[in-house]
Amino acid sequence: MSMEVQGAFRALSDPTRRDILLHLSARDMTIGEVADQFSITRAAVKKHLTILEEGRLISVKAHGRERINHLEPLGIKPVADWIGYFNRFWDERLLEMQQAVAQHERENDE
Amino acid sequence: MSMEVQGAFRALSDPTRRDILLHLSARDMTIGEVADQFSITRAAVKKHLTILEEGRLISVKAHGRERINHLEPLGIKPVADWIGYFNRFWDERLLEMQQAVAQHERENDE
DNA sequence: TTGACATGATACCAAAAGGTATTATTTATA
DNA sequence: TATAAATAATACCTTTTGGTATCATGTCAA
Repeated sequence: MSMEVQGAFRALSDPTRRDILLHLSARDMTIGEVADQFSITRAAVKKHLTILEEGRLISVKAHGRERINHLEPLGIKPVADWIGYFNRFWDERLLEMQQAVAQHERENDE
Repeated sequence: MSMEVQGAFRALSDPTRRDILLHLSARDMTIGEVADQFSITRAAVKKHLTILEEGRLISVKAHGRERINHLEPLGIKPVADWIGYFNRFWDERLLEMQQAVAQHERENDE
């Protein structure tokens, strides 16, 4: 499970790969179709797709001589869960801000 | 803003750095205190802390000859927001699963 | 069946990452 | 004021990363 989250975090660390995921969120695409969206070579795009697949963020299905790349949104969930741990800090921060605002209002009333 | 999210994603891609964040979520720590938690050198830990600072995930405050490293939970928010885009897919997937279960139950009733 | 097409597989390269060791520099403190 | 402690700054090394170019393989279609 810890390996799983690492694969996903690693896959997400590159801006091109995050961009690929956004493209695949619109529709499934072959390697060539994905490559058409970028100015780098097909080979480079294929490497990115491999890393995305290793991170379980996409799945690849052979279809004749083409390979269909398909978004696997659930693959991002381990990352979301890891990040979710920090929600409590955001909540606390929100609380602090609300209290600060309330304090400020009380001071202005004096 | 796009640079901002890249810095955070980059910082989060390393398991040691994620581990450092977890330690800092318990309490503020000097570089030396952080380094005590790991088997790598202080210098290596300091590099990680610099990258975390560049990604706005921590802040560093000089205090005499020590430097206090402090978690900045809000720095993770750009990442959470990026990831949040995929929530809709999870919801759709949940819907599909519910429909599949319902379909399965109908078939068993026949 | 013979090309064209989509992808796979290598080999290679430069730069970035993650690490160490060593040498300053600043700052408490005996 | 020495001296030890905490950190800063370099220089250096190895592996990984992101990219290219080239060649091989499988597959559709005239």
